[in-house]
Amino acid sequence: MPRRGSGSQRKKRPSEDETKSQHTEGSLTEISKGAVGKLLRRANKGGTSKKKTTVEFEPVQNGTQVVEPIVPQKTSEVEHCSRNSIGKDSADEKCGHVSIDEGCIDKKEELDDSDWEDGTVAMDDHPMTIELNVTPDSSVKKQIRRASAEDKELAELVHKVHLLCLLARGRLIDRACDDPLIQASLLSLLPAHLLQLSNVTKLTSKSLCPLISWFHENFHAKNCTNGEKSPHFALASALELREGSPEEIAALSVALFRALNLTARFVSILDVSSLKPGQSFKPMASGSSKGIFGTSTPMVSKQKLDFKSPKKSLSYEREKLCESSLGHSRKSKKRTAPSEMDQSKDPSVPENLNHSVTNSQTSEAQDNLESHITDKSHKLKRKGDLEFEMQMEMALSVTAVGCSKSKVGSGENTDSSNSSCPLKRIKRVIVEESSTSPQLISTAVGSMKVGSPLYWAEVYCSEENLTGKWVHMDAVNLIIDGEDKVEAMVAACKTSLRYVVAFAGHGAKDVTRRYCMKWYKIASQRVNSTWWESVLAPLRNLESGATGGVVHSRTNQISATEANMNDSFVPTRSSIEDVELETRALTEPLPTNQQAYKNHSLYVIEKWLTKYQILHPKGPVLGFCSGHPVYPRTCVQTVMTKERWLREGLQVKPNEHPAKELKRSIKPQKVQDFEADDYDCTTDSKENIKLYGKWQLEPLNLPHAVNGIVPKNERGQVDVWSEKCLPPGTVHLRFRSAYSVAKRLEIDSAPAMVGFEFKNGRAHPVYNGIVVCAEFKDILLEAFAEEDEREKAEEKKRDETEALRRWYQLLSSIVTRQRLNNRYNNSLTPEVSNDVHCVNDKVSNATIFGSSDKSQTPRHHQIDKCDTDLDVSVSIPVKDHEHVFLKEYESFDKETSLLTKRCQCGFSVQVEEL
DNA sequence: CTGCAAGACGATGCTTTGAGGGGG
DNA sequence: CCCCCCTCTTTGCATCGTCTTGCA
Repeated sequence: MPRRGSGSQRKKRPSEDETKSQHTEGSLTEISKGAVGKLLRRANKGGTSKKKTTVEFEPVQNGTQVVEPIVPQKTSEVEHCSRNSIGKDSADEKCGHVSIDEGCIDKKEELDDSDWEDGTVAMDDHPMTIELNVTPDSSVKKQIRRASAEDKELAELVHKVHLLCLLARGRLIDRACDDPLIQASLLSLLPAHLLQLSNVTKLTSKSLCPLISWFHENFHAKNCTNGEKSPHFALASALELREGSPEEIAALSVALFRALNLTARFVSILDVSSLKPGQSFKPMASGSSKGIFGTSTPMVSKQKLDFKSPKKSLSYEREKLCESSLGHSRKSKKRTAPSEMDQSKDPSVPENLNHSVTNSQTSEAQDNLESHITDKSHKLKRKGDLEFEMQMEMALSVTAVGCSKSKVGSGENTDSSNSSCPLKRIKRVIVEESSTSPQLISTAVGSMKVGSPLYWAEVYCSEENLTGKWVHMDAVNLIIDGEDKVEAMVAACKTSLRYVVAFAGHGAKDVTRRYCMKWYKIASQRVNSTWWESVLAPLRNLESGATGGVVHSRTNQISATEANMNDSFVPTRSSIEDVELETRALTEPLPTNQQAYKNHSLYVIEKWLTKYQILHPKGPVLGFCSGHPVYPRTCVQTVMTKERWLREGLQVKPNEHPAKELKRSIKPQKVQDFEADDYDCTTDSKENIKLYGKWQLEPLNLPHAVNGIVPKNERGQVDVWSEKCLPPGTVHLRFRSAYSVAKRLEIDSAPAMVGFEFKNGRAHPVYNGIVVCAEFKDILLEAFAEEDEREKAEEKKRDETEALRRWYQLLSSIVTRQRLNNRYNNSLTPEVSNDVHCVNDKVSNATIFGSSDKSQTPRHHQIDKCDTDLDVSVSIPVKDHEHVFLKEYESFDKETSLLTKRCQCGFSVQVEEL
């Protein structure tokens, strides 16, 4: 019986393949395309198995399905993506279901196994007809593909990069808000009575009401940006047109506040891609903002990323926008077509979409879209999928309409999308801007929520809250001091606010706490706080510097009193806010559902404690949740076994009872010989794991080493997890062969176990050196040094002997050869000599002059020489004579360092001393 | 329809202390 | 006979996170 996991493990393969293909792509462009493609696919796949199967499986009503060969697509990157993943997946799916008959669901495991082996069938050139008799339900139950570690890593990387991008964008917008020209223009538009606000010393949020109202009446948020350009231009044109994206409008409000010498920040929700893999990225701004291709999702389209190039003319940019949007809609259609968008089960969607989009440019995309949608109109789908699909469709259509420059169309879209709000409160707020003209598309996106508030301003009101306070000012939605409403509005748009960042003075500060009442809900969706704080640290300084007092280089305009006041707040404004945010963090209301306590940073209920956790002290009770007492998280203590604490250099105090006991449920295999009741007894009494808390501990008090004997554990060793674990009076010596040295000197020692290595399904202790009593340390080190020296000397000697042996061998062969030549082939001698030259041509440390009875001239043989110590008498046999080099015939030339050894027969060997 | 609780299940991480045979 | 080295083999449970299901 195969394990359940085996099937799902197989399912990992496509992602592995994708990754490989990405890694093997050379260029950065390809990699980034791959990453974006992957992200989109991830978004399209969605989180669940059901979705995946329903996405890619194509049931046909009559039970017969023609599987077309997958044709390479025209766009290269699309081809890259779709062939690698979607195409493959779908091929896989098709094959996987080929032979599933009704009622044969049990066989699916086996079929899974054949999935991948047969996966290439659909790639075949020949179309094939496959008889299918499948109920859609049968495909719904399998293929849970969990996110792997790699997926998680990727998602986190994308999340981080996205955060950085959005931070950077926020800073750009903030900088644009400082533009003197824009500020001056805004002031020039302002009615005279509102201008007096700049002289108000005691600012309250109420005093700003008329200003906000005026601004809201005169500046309207619309669905599209004013083309792709730098924030400065965007703001300028929004100012000119008196309308712009919510981002631009919010930024203009900030600029206006700053123009009036108010301390203001541009605040933005950073709507980043999910930190967790497998969750489709649903930008919040799809309603009143810019749709899915808006700037809140800069990763969607790479062309969109060019929006900051200020040099391009507006018309060119418009043109480009069209192209890119259209191109993108094609692309995204192709990428998403086989998956997310295909699963529409609502036939009204394509119709509506078709009606609403009349632009000829988009006809191709629409056709394809329609065909895809109608093809697969019978699948089960979750609500979230449907919504995402609608968002996508609306984004497509909006983009297309934007391209056609048909302002009517885009206006209608804006209004219609704004008109549908689930929350009545929000509806009331927004009802003025939405002209409530339900167009065709509005029914398609009827369930769409209104765009979430993404951008607003914060103004520092010195007269609020005794100490002064940052006040939320949403000019787009005409909400003043509505920080508690933001969360609900965002929640109504199906997204949580994870990062709210305030920008000022080219810096930024995370003010999420001000707007988030249910931190526990977003905590897990935020990036590792250490990383985030390190990113924000420099920006925070800039921000606090700017909002502290010396604001926006207009101090000369500030009246003396105000300047003084500002100055007095310089060091404290930021810290007061910090305290405020911190207070919010520590006074979060108790959640009402139990699960919220699972990883809550402040509160805990006993139910969610882990095996090694305990409440100590058990109180105070802060409240109750479904009958469970709620305790502060600070009461949670970690408990561990004695052995574990030992590693920390701590031991349990005497007479302490275990704070917690766990029943051991594992491996009674060794005691199987015991009788059953015996065995039960042992489990009851001995097998419990006894755990102790920190308060039951004292510093480790190991037995002292006495009389040179190392205290050892029951295994005759010392566990050296750290220096703290060493018995007093002992040292840990790590040098090589320490054990043998100690043994030789008969010094008591114990192997030092430093950890475990898990190998072959078993834990193996890892040893490193020995533990000995401290008094032997020096002796041992000395002995080791001696030993080491001796070993080295021995080694040297070994080498020398070996060298000699080789020398002897070499010389013997030379001489033998020489003799043979002399005897049988006198004429060839020079060549032979040359031969020898060649063979030994490397280093000329030694020269041998061989002169035997028949040879007239001495021959030079250059040979390798490893050693100089040739004072042992080397005997080289020549003919009937064995050379004997006697000491008395040696001569040594100090200048050339040549030692010449001679035999009585006249043969000589010259050796160079090194 | 929504939210909650409980359960199911995959992924992951922690667990953690040979034995026998052959050759020198 | 002793000692050293090599080679077997590749856990399994607890926890976490996520998803499903059922209920209010």
